[in-house]
Amino acid sequence: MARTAGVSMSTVSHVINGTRVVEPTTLQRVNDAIKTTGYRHNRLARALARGAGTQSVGVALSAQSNPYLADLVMPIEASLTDHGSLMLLGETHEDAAKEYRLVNALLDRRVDGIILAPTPGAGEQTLPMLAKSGLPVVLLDRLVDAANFDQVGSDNTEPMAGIVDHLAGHGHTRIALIAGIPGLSTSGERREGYLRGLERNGITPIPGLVAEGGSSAGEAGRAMEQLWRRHPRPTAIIPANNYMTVGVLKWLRQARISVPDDVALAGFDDFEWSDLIDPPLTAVAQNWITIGQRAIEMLTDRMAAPDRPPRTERIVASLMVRQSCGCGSDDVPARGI
Amino acid sequence: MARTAGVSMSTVSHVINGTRVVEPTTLQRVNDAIKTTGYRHNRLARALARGAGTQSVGVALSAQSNPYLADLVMPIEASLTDHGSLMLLGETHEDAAKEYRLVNALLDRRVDGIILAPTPGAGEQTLPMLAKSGLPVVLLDRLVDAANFDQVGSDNTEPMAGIVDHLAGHGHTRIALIAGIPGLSTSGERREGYLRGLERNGITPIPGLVAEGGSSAGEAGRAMEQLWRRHPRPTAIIPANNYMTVGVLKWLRQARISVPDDVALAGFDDFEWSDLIDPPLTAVAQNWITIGQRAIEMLTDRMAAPDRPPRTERIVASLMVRQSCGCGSDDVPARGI
DNA sequence: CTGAAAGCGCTAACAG
DNA sequence: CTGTTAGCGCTTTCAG
Repeated sequence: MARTAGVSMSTVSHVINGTRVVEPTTLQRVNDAIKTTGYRHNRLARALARGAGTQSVGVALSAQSNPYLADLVMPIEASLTDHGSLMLLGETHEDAAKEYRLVNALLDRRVDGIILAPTPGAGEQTLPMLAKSGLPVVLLDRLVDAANFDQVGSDNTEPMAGIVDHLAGHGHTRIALIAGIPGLSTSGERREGYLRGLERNGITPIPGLVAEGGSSAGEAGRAMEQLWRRHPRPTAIIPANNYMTVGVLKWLRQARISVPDDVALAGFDDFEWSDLIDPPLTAVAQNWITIGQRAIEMLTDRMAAPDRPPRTERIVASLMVRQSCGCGSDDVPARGI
Repeated sequence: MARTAGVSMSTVSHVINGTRVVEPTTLQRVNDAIKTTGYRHNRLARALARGAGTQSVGVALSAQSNPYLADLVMPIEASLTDHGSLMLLGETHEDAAKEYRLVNALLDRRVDGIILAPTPGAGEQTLPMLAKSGLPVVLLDRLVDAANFDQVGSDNTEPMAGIVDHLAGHGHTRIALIAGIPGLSTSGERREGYLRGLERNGITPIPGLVAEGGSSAGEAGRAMEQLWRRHPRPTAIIPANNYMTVGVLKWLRQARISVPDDVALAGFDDFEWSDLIDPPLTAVAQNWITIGQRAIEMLTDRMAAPDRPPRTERIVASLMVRQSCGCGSDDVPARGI
């Protein structure tokens, strides 16, 4: 290819990278040769020669626990594309071993950075490995304690307390929680928010009103069934996430229990169809777009300044009040929490 | 690293790849050295040296037109991981130029194959480039005519005709279609299915009952509004996809028009919440999981046999009958079409 | 059973 | 303004 242009490969390299001045006619010849030979630049070889990155970042998360992950992943992809990078997307399946393998694969492929929604067991192997790899990393969604990492996720506690506030405002005192996957920081924080909400509304927590929803809609439905057998019954239900909401709603419907007449419902995770559901769902909307954008901003920040102390950012989530909680109004964000 | 083990890099390479017999003690020393030095294999260098692939495939599609893309993308990711590969995911934004840039970026990174949901303009640059790249490619979802490519997507025509059949069975004759983005093969096929359905039910098509839904829920709502002003009105509506359905439903709701009492509704794209919507949605469910799996199977097939003639596969989609069409029953797949 | 050496496709001094 | 040359980190004959 360099020879069909009658120049050295060095010159070719320079015209491709625009990295030094080339006489117009030479430039022309090179460009022509590129067309005719169908030459295609090999970025791998470049990365190797430059000892530089591959213009790609790894994203590892669990779609399983994040059904509308397009909201989260696509902003990340978009920001990356703007910077000329590509996204290597992998699924952890909420399993520490798979996560470890995945992150290894990412590291071996010399990604420039990693964005990870850690599994419950990430602290064992994955996080330590990541730490000593020295690669820019930002943790997503599920935040972690021993934080020598940059992190960004929703504030979970206060919005959950806000749900309790709202339900208590409707006069409910027997408020049940259907918790998410145990071990996830998000689950813990939401549980904590639930307790905080009860406390500040002067409601004594009843252990029997906290159910483990497991990790699927089916399990959540069964948990709901248990709850409904309690005596006295809960008058309001808080599903801790999307899947729990689906499960609860389906069980309620087949049991012909009416929402919000027989039981009120307000939980985590809003989505486009929320107000078309029967009844329109009151739910906390997480700001996925912002979370995704901040993630890659924090990543590029860290690339620029590798040893600035790590930061943790909480992104505001807001309660979308509709009818499942017992309200009559339409789409009104209650308050930024 | 090779020196801390006291062996040649050649040997190191061989123990890593298990590519020749090594004396146990040497092997031990190498493995130890790997641990202590924190050595990490560079797959880029390997790919370069081997002149082989990078164990990664590129996936290019538009999430925008595919809101529940997790269903499609995650099966692909899963199959890939099983084969030790990783997925480079990029978004075309339904824009031929962006798509072209993206596919170029993928090619430059020496992916082993590409899975593409082509934009309407893909035939201009992207497809030709892909063709002469000689890389294994499978086209997804939107199928293309000049097919020297492997392709896999839903059958769109017959299921759409099936919707018309069903609606006609309820006695409807003024059946409106809110079409999807023009230029996409899926939109065209669905339109065709609509016509076929009318014809075989002895209904004369009325041009005024076919509206362009544009590409967003908002536009679809406005299209619905136009339709509602017609005289006489349509008695049944077919939104050609997810977004159209959201838009139509939202407009109908704010206009206090009842489904299915005032107007029946049945369209394309089912999802997990369909039976929790008010009213439960009758919709055609595409089999995304199968489509995703077949895509990577076809890709690996092609890698094995580069010049087998290309195949096009249509995956069955089935009508999930619920209440928005006027039926009373629960989740019953009507028939595989 | 193991090492030396050439080379994958590119970049980056360093001359000219 | 352009070419020569020495690698980048690995794999792979080819000799020992």
